[in-house]
Amino acid sequence: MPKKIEPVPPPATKGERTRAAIVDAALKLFHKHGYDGTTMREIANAAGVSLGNAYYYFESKEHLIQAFYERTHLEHLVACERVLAREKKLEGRLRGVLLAKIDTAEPYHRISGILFKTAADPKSPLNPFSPASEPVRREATDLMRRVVEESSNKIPTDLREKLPELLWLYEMSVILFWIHDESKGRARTRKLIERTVEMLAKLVMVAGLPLMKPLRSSALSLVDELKHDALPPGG
Amino acid sequence: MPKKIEPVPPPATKGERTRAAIVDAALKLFHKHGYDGTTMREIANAAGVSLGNAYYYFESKEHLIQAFYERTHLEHLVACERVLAREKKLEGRLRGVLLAKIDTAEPYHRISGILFKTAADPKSPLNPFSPASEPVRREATDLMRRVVEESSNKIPTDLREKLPELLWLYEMSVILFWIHDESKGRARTRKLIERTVEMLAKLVMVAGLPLMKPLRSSALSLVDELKHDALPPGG
DNA sequence: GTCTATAACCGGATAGAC
DNA sequence: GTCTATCCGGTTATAGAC
Repeated sequence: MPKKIEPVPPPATKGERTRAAIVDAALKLFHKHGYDGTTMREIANAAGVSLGNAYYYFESKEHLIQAFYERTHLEHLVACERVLAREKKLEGRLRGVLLAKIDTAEPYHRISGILFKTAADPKSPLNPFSPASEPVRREATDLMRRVVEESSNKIPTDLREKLPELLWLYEMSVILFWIHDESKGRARTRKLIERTVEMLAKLVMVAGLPLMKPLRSSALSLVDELKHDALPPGG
Repeated sequence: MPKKIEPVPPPATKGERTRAAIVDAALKLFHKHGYDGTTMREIANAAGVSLGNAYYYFESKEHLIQAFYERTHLEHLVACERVLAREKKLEGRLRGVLLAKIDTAEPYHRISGILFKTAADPKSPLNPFSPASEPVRREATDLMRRVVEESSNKIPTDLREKLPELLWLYEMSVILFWIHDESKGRARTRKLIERTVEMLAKLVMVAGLPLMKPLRSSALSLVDELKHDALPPGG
């Protein structure tokens, strides 16, 4: 189950090589001894650089996490291409994207706990709701937009517009669950995905019924309002 | 907006007094300089004990947070009594309980970020899903059980049974939102509560319709299954 | 100006004496 | 139960090499 962690391919300038060496060393050590069980001194050592040098490239130990995050996101995107090419209905697309997420992230399950720990701190730039995370958030919702927009389902347009963001929130919840999931093969998370995706698909269909219109509108307008005054003009 | 933090009343044995002094000092300092801005040495100092002694009473700095958590929970319970005596319908009861939560927690808003930070760590005993948190979780769901069971609404019995746990999850989400809310008077959280409570009430009513039966059942059985194999026999 | 290294500093945590 | 002394590791200051 724990796949190997592959060193990333092409170094370029000297600096880039050093940087990559540090990330590789860090990921390997994190994998072996966990985040707290790995010291910056060990990472520097394994990468063949001095402690101070490691800090030249990475502001802090936590910033090494961001590097790991970028890697998994890329791997996820790649894995999603096949899924999105294959699946045409919302349910299949969503299920595939989520399963791809937990599969590509599997080698990093241990580390991910720490990621979420720091990510949950409102002050941390790694926090997914922070302005600093805008690019990452954008990429993730863009993926969900593809899940929705190219799907063949009939979805009320007002809902269709907001769905990518709502699905991103849903994805975050699934990940949170996954982090706490110690079951064999992440069976519990798989079950959660299977069943909630099914329910969401049903829900989206039901949401189109005339009866549901008021509930749907108030839900969607709430999302709008909250998003609108989330960040004052400049943030 | 930032109310005073009251020292807790009655000391008893010497140990209890020392313990209380440490908690009081910690809460005051956290409030003034934030969690990271406060050192254990300062806390010990302010409490008039040595550093080592502080660690005799509290395993770690994080464990001081649990003390704070217990305090706010008690204050919340007290505030809820009036609400539950007054409100008879689900919507009013739920709204009142949530507003009481963010009002009583207001003086601790700054610290709460850290609470959630550690809470998101699967390894932390402070994590609300951990076995160690069972008592706290129990108390919180019990409160929600009162919200539901003594409410005058008609609710399908299968849903009524699971609702307390679901509402607890909902409460956690609201708190997560609140932690990130820097708006004046926590206006955004208030809006979120107002609108989602309204929607939930509608949803609970709609859930009783024959049309919704399959969706409702699959949702409820999922909750059951996931809860069931959450903890293997001994955990 | 880009990169690297050494030597501190600081604060959370622990050991062990009283 | 309380203290003092110490460890350990993240982080910073700073000096210098390429």
